[in-house]
Amino acid sequence: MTARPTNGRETHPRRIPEATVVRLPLYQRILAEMLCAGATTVSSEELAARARVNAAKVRKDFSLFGSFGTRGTGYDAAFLAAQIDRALGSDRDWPIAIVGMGNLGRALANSDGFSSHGFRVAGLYDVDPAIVGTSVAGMAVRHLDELDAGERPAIGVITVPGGAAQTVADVLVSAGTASILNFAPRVLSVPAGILVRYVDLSIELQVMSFFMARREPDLPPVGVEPGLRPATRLRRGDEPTRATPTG
Amino acid sequence: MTARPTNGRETHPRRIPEATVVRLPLYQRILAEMLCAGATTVSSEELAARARVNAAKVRKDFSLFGSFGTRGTGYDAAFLAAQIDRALGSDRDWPIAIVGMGNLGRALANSDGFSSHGFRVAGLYDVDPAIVGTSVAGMAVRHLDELDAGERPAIGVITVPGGAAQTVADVLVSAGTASILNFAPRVLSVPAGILVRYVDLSIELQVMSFFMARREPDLPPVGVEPGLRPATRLRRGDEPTRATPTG
DNA sequence: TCGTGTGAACGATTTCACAGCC
DNA sequence: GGCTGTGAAATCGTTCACACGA
Repeated sequence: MTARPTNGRETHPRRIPEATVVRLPLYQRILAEMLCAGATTVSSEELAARARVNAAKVRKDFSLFGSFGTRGTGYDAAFLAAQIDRALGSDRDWPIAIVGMGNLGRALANSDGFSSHGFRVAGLYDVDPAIVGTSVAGMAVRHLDELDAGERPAIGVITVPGGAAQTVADVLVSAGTASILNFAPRVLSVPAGILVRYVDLSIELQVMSFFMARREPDLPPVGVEPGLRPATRLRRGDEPTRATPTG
Repeated sequence: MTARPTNGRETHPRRIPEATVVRLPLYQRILAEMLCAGATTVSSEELAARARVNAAKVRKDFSLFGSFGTRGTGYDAAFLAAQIDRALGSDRDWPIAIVGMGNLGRALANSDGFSSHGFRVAGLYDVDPAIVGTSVAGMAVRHLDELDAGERPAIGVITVPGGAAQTVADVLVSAGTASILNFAPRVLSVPAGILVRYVDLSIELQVMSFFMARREPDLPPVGVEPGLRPATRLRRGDEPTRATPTG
């Protein structure tokens, strides 16, 4: 950057690429582990090694938020972690509504990831009379109709069958939900301004079978034929591929 | 392309960008729905509208595999679907091992996505004596130690706590697994040639809170303050963002 | 000397725009 | 006339390489 009061304490209003945003939680997790282990400073090189990314990428990512580091030394681990936390909004409260109390919905309701970093499961919904009224993760499952007037969840999580996903999305949007995390195998239509992310397990598997099918151009259909697996390329094992929500 | 026997029936050996691969299962799903609804041909325009992508992107994606379409008409839906199926390896058998029979592992074992497109849950594993021997999705859970000599799963799915993920990955690799789908919040080290994809639910949520935190630059911490939600930008609701496995 | 911050090169992906075929 | 297939342009993201500060 050119002229900028680079006091290293300001969050900058600059536009942050989504690719960077997706890496921030990863850096944050690694920093937390290193802090636990007693680290006080950390270099882009070390963070890069642990995250399996390029060190220049780490530096560029952080530089988007200002100058946090000290040349010749590295980054103050605690300060850096705090900055990332703030950028990610981990210091706020983010109520979550989960719609669809099938196996996946119940698993998520009990998940750690949904009750840390400011996230809080605020409501569980379904439409099946056999499920509504039961208790999941210590919370009563309510009928989706009650979502209308109820809280205004920051994030709506959709774990219903594909055929019901759009209807659920509409309900969530009416209820004022700002972001939707969709596990159903459906592309959703939502008004501009609503953020939707997709996690589609089936797509993840199919992406993997695509690459596997290409490796062994044909045959050895399955589990026969031992022998050493040739270390083919196509993706080196060390570059963590962020799987986009299989959507 | 230039000189190429474009008979439209050959899968081409060309290199396919990962971005394209991730879209193929989506196209395939949409085509299947359209075929069910009686469609016989489909234009890139229509497919693009349903997938919420650019029509030129659809055409370019398909052109990587050859010339499937007919100018002035579009694509033969059934033929196109079959080509995609073949590219994705859906005509083969892909045995899957799921390691970690917690809530998420059990949910996945019961999931549709794991028993279609050639995928087949071939083994369920855990190390907890209270879980080993129980039955999940009609299949006995075995101890992870048995994975060693057992089948050679094409895909290993890791649904254990973060601290155990690397050990499980090592076991999967020794057992000859070619690809790993990791739900644990850990970056994995695997030999070159092993494909790893990450699904990290916590990262998905944090990406969403990042964008939400930026929208309302400060304050309204949470659920108070009704009023119409301003249709801010940051992501138009119509561009489906593939959420990379939250990893 | 070491490691950050960053312009500039590079690479990947998307989009445009249109020629060519049905 | 409509729609595919595809060069070329635009955009986005990554990596290099090195000047600068501690």
